[in-house]
Amino acid sequence: MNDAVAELEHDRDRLGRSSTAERVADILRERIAEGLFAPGRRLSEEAIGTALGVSRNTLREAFRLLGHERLLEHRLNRGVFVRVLSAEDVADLYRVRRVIEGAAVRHSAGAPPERFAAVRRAVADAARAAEEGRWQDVGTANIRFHQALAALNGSPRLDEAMRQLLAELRLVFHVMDNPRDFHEPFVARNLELLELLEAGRAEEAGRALESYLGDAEELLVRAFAPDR
Amino acid sequence: MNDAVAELEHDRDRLGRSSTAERVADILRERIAEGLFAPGRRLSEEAIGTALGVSRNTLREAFRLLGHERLLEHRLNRGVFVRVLSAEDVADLYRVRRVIEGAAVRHSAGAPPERFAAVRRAVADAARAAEEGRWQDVGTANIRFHQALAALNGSPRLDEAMRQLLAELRLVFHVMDNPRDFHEPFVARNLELLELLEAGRAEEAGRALESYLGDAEELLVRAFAPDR
DNA sequence: ACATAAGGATCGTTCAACAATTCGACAATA
DNA sequence: TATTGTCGAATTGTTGAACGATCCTTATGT
Repeated sequence: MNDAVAELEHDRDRLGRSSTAERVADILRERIAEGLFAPGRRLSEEAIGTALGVSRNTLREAFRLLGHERLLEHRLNRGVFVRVLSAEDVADLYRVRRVIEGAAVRHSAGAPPERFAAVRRAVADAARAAEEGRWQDVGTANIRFHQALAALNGSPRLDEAMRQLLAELRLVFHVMDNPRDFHEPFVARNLELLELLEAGRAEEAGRALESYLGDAEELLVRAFAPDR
Repeated sequence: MNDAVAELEHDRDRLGRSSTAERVADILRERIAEGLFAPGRRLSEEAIGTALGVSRNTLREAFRLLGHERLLEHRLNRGVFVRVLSAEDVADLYRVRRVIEGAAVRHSAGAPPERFAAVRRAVADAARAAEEGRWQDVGTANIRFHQALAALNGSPRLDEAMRQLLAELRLVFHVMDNPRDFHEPFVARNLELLELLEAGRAEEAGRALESYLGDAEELLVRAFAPDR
């Protein structure tokens, strides 16, 4: 068999397009992340179905996907709602972050510099955005930083888990009415963590991460208070 | 408010009943775990729909749920198939296990004995089943052991992740034609790990877990060889 | 004020239909 | 014989309509 032919196997996934339900899910996921659909809001099958021009059945498939990602909540006979996180949810999300990001730090401290390329890029983007006062972008760069951090585990499943986790967290990020106060303090700490990693100082990097996540969690919990 | 009434809150989730799609998903998940639907097998909408007496639309919702759990694989215009794991998948699953179970070990070593109750119960069940030669039951007790181990993290999301992870692993457990060889050696090591935990020897427990998972992974990968 | 009943809206689910796509069989071609 | 083109059956992807069940609101009555 020809080599050039064999190479085509890599492009195989670009072939299988996506179904309507998946594309609808993509759109809704994006809207939710942007906060256009606020937590607690009900998503009417009728309204959204006609708005997107898809049938109720197809839309329900999309809802199932997002429900499984914990972005939507199904209430039987009552419809689907944008998920509302409780304080316990936030605590749990940070618990998981400590596990996943902590493992990444321990696992990759002292690795060759090129492995941190994506992390370094995120740090640089955050710094530039902060300089220019684009606090929204600081937030997204910060998210990319942690996504890249988790990716140091080298596990597709952990990557996916991290993506879902951060999507869930964004549900509650929107309670921060002042994005600057929430994101700015962490720009410097991102850099600090990266340097500890590159220097191979695993212990200190681990502690830096711990305090980092602890502070972020506290800020968040304090900002939205309600347990339910 | 009455105490007995307040307690009812715990049973609230049993109330909300489930939709047909979820119940169908439960049934199929069980069948897949039992190996009755072998990996690679196509699940015909027509066939399964009439067999279960549900419409194609409802069935497709169930398929979406299981697809998101990675137990089924959607191929556009071709149907859904029971997932076939590759060697990389197995490696990744064990990578995640090391992260989750490793965190549990570090997090709970030396905790008060009652926190290990569920773990101890799983160990005892496995031992009894092994004595009586019920190797199938040894396998399920072993799974319960690791589920309980992960639960030491005290995180609902990690519990759920672990459940899905183990369900995925079961897809490949069925390649072990001799369940005794696969499960027996680990009964003693479960007990050993538990004792290290109770004794608060975190370091050694961590190493025991590492070698434990390493050996299990190797056994598994060796047993089914194919990368695809 | 409170319980109850009626009505409307929406969900859960089914069914029938049709276009699009895949797959295998068979014929045509070199 | 090996490759390509074509046809038809089977199945999926998606839609639209339908109907009972359930929830929510509002009106009604005591």
